[in-house]
Amino acid sequence: MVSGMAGMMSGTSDNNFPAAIRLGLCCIFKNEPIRFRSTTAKYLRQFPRDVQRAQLSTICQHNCLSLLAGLRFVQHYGIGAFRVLSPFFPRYTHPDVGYTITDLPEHQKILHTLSQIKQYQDRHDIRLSFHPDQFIILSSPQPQVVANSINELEYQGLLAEYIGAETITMHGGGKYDDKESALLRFTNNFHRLSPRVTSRLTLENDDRVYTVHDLIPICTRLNIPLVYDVHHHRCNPDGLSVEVATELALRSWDRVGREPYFHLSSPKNGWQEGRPEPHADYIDPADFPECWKNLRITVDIEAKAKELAVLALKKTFTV
DNA sequence: GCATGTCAAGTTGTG
DNA sequence: CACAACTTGACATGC
Repeated sequence: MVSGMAGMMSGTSDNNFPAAIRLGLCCIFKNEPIRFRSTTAKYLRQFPRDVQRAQLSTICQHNCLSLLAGLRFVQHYGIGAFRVLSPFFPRYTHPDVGYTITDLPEHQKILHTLSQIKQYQDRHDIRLSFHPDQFIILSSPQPQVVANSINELEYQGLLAEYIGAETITMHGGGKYDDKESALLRFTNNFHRLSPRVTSRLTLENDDRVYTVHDLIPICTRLNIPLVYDVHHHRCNPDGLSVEVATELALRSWDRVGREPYFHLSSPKNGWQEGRPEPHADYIDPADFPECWKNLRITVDIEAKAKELAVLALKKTFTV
């Protein structure tokens, strides 16, 4: 036990950023020399199967070690959450060059590193999440799009289980002229997912189509939480205030007894001119909602300067 | 070495 | 009607 005074004076905790707020870093690092590798199907296709698998094996193990290094970094700097990039195991579900972990020559080493990651995140209470990209859509009228999306979600669910990741956050998808029937398709397809995925799945309001107002009913019906992205809400308003949207999101997490996840970013070109959607390098502290400051929540920071932006925001709240 | 074009995938809105 | 934008970068290729 450290005394209050000693705690305040010591190392990395010497700021008054709201203690209950956990900041999260998304996917990659800017300055820190931690890199994730990837590859393309086109490149892999020129090699025979066994060569492909050797290359993929090297990349997967490299990425596992990078994630472990990344977790040590965030732990050291008091960053409490990390979002894992989607191509962590690149092309895993690709129809031509896809694979399973046991296909990889170094799979025993890889499984070992995955379990080290899980152990580390558990010991240091670092929240891990996945955020499938824009092609992953459960509301599409095209069966093939949905089938591909389910495969990809199952892949992320599997990895999430291996590394102890808690959430897989996705968007509502397209509108297709009728949000209501689109969300009905989402609901039907949700029930095709394994418990490994459904227990982790969350919905996030996006900057073009689905708002908090649109998603709250389906979140309630499916008993899944809503990840509230306040930047998207400001880009794509729905008549709800930030305070009310925050309250609705909190309730959805409370219902499942988990710490809420919110997203924050600042517009690259300001709120006045041009499109506000592109993300800025850093977070303008003025964009941090006042009503979040006394909550026990996780806030993922979506900013191009990555770890520098997270640390700068922490510092803003210092003294 | 460094600049450039390309990379699995869907959808919407802009010009 | 084509194309950029989306969480964006990483990589192979060619100069």
